[in-house]
Amino acid sequence: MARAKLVEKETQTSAPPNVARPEQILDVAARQFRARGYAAVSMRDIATEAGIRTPSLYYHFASKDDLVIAVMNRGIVVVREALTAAIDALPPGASDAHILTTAMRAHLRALHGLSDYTSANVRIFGQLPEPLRRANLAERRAYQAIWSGLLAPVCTHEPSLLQARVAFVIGALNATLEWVDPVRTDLEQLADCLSGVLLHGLLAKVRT
Amino acid sequence: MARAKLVEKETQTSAPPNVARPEQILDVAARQFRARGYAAVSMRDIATEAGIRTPSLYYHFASKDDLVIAVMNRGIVVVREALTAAIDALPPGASDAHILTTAMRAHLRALHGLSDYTSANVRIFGQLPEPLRRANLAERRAYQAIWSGLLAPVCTHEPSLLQARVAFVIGALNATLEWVDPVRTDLEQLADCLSGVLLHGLLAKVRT
DNA sequence: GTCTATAGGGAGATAGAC
DNA sequence: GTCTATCTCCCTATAGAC
Repeated sequence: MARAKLVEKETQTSAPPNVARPEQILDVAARQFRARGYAAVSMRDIATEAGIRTPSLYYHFASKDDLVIAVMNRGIVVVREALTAAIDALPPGASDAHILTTAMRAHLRALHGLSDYTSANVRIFGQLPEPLRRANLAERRAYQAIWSGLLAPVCTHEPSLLQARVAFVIGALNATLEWVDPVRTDLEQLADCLSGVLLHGLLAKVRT
Repeated sequence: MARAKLVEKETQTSAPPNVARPEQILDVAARQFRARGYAAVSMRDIATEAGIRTPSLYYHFASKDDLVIAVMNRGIVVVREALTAAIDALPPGASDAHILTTAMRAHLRALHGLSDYTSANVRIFGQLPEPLRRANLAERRAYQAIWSGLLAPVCTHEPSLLQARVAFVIGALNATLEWVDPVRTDLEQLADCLSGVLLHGLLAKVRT
């Protein structure tokens, strides 16, 4: 108790407005990685926008690798939590189609919404050297597992294609990053349109 | 005549096996850009795999920018020519659906086939600094214009969505680069499956 | 056409004062 | 926690011999 209070006081006096400095750095890094790619963004760029000097970054993150891994993993966590929250909020008797549409909309919203973490993840994953990509694979696989559960009911005729279907749907949704202008596009309308096309396509395939 | 012969002789004596050196450099550059991204590939990397020293590259290409622009533009030319050739080979009375399926298959084949130019283009376009991206826009727009012509017949109910549809289809096809294993996947089967899903989705949307 | 040698700049990262 | 100063490395690109 007394010990805890002491620590608290020290923290207050030594760093009043800097409590969330690591968070601020992560935000800046995600924004820049998303906009300009992994290799094109230097630690100096991030530090400058964060209002500090380059070496100060290394007090909070051991290396550029550490920083980019943190951004990448949060990018998947954010979209996974948004998706599960949206699905948990559905009424108990929702149809498979309704569930899938909800999932697609949640994914698109995370991708084009306020947070830059998910979009940064999608944009730069393919640019990362192999070891950094591997550091993000556990999160990615957990997220794909959720989608496998959602798509399995509409893929019963050919279970071996399930993983390909998961990759195709996520890939098609992610591809919107390359062409959708978030300012001039109504996100909800886009989500309905896209999920409609994908869902009809998958269902038609089932019936054929 | 006599002049032409003289030039020919000089070329033969001064560079016997190097007639296609620029082509070889482009091939190497496309392969490496595709595999590792734009910024991660240095001129030294390209020179080494081409079997020459770095400064020799600058005899054939004025700069890294020049080299990457050449790779990018060829990437679109290759897929455009493959697509138009496939469509021109169709019988005169082919249906819209048949034409679209053929186009999607041609695009996927160019993307996953022997040439690395188109896949390099798709992979690194988003990584390029703005001026380099702009240098590829003319080719890209010409290619999208072809797709606009193909998709217009199945988009008559809402012409304002045509450009979005074009971007969506090309984006969905390009996204296969991120997850398809060309060794373990039957490309023709994949093409039929994907084009089926996309086509059914678009057509179902038309009817709704 | 290709080479050796090198200029000039920017990257990631560390040392140590405050 | 943040700073100044600096190390080391590798990048693109050029000069000039062969």
